[in-house]
Amino acid sequence: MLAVLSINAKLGRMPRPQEPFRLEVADRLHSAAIHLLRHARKRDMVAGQGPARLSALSVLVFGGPMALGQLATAEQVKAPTMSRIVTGLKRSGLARIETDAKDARRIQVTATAKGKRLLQQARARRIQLLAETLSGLRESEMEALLRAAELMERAVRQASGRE
Amino acid sequence: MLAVLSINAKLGRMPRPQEPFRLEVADRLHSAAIHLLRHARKRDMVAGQGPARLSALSVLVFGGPMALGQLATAEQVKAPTMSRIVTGLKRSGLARIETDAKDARRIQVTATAKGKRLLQQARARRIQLLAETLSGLRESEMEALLRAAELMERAVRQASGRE
DNA sequence: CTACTTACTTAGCATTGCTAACGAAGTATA
DNA sequence: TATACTTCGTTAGCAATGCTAAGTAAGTAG
Repeated sequence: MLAVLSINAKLGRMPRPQEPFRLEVADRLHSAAIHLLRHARKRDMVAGQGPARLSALSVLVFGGPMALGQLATAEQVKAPTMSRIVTGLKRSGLARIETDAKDARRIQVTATAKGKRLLQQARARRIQLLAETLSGLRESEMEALLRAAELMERAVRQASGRE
Repeated sequence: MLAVLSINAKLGRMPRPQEPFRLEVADRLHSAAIHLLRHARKRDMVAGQGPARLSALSVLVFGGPMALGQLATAEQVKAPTMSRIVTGLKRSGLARIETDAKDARRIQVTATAKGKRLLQQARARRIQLLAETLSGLRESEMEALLRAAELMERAVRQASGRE
C-alpha cells in the first residue's frame, strides 16, 4: 500500500489539510476490514450459517426482540434482504416470529434458546480463531483494536442517523 | 449491544482475564467491520463493480501484475472464485491477462489504464463517504483507526502465513 | 369510503463464496 | 522415453446475500 500516499496527492480537491489523512485512513480501514472478515469467515461457516444470519442473530440476542424493519435498519440492509435472512433463521430454528397485537403488519423477531446457544458457540469459535490471529499482538494493541471498533460503530451509527 | 457494554465494564480494570477480553475484542471488531463495510458498500456499487472486484483491482494496481493464484492468496479466496472475478474484470476492460513464457499454466493479471482510473474514482467516492462518516471523529481518533487498520492487516497476514 | 402510507413478502437479478471434477502443463522417476 | 504425480487454472453447480420492482395486507387521513 505504498502507492496510497502518492495517489493521495493526485486527488487534488482538498478542502482541508486533514483530508489526505482521512483518505488514507478510510482506504486502509476499508481494506483491513475486508481482509479481516474474509479471514474470519472460514470459521464462521462452521456454524452452518452465513455471516449475515449470525450478525442478525447477534443483534437479536443482545438487543432483544424487535420488528423486522428495525432489524433491517440495525443491520444496514433493506427489508427484503432481512426478510430472507429471518426466514433462514426461522427455518433453522434459531429465531421465531410473533405477530404484533397493536399492529398486525409488524412481526416480532425473537432469538430462540437454540439461537442463543448457537451464537455463543460461534463466538467461542471466533475467539479461538482470534486467539491465533491476534496472538502476535500485545495487550495494549488489543485495547487499541477495541477502541477502534467502538469508533467505527459510533461513526457508522451517526452517519446512518444523518441520512 | 447493551449486554456487551456491561461485560466490557466488568473486564475493564481486571488484570488477569485475558481470554474474555479477547473474546470481546473479537466480537466487537467483527461486528464493527461488518457494519462499516455494509455502510461503504452503498457508494462502492456506484462504480458498477462489486466489492470483490474492486478489492482485487486494488491489489493489482498497488501490487503490480501477478498470477491468478497469487491474487487469490492475497485476497484470501480460492482459485475458482478469483478466476471468476478476473473474468469479470477482463470483460469490463479493467484488467487484462497475459501468458507466462516460463510456465504456460500461469496467467499474468494486469490492471489496465481504465482499471486504474476506475479504482481511483471509486476511492474518491469512498473517501467522500468516509469523510462524512468519520466527520465526527477527532484527529487523534483518526490516528487510532489508522493504527488499528495496520494491526488488523498485520495480524491477518501473520495468521495466513501460519496456516 | 377512498386514497395514501407503512410493513412485509415474493420474484427475479447479479455478485461472490465454496467444492468437485476436469484439462493442460510441469516435474520426478523408473 | 514413459508413467505417475503435482500444480494451475477453468467449468459446473450449489448456497448465501445484496438489490429493485411489484404485490398484499393493514393502518391512517380525508
